[in-house]
Amino acid sequence: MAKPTRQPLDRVFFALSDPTRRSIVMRLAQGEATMTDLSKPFSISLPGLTKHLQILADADLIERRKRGRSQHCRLNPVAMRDAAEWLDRYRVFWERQLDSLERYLKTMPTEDAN
Amino acid sequence: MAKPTRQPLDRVFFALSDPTRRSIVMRLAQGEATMTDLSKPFSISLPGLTKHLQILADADLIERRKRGRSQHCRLNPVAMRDAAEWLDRYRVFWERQLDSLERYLKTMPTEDAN
DNA sequence: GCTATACTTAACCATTCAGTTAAGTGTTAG
DNA sequence: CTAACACTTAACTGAATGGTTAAGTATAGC
Repeated sequence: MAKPTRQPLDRVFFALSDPTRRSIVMRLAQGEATMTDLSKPFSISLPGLTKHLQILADADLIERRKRGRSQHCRLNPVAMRDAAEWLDRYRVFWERQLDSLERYLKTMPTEDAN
Repeated sequence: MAKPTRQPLDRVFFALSDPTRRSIVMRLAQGEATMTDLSKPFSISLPGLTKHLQILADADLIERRKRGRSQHCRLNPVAMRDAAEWLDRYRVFWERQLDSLERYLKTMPTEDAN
């Protein structure tokens, strides 16, 4: 099921590129949940939810365990850390850019900025 | 051209979910580049490159300026900062998880970990 | 055993993606 | 003016996405 042709960062960033899946991540940050727990706030069918969870699991963002007839999902944020580390390499760029913006704003004291 | 139905974070994470586009970002971190500059290391046609740049531009990850007949691209990492900030909200989770792993490893001094 | 519950799998659909080739546009060089 | 250059746009392709409904599987409760 996992696509070995796609590298881990591809899968993590892709998994996080959908608002429903980010909401699922946010929900799981509150604690473990079953699929029926998850299906309630998101107006989506169970098969649709299954697909989202599959994509999150392929990205190693969540872990799933069957307990009885329920599937329990919990967050595994290690993959997110890798994505954050990739982004952090550019932190210096956006900090520099915001510094420039700040300096620029100081040169134009009280003009309306738009 | 921009898809207003998709929110900014969707576009940023999606743009970064492709290895070619991440390579373009990495290349642009070295400094501005034209499309022919970019097309060389990536074995892709110009129209293919144009599409990738369009996706990066839609995500506000790059800025493009035509100078003569060349298109100059440069990094605009502010959108990346937003993505990093989203991920940072889960930093506590992966740090906690790594702490547990560390504690766990300390309880099993020199066993082979698999 | 039977039924309800909690998913899963299969099949399908419309849209988007990533790539291509071919033709078009605008700019620079000679 | 003409030709080369640096893209851009159009049109097409195969595959993947995000969603659905319908049918199947496995567990729990009675």
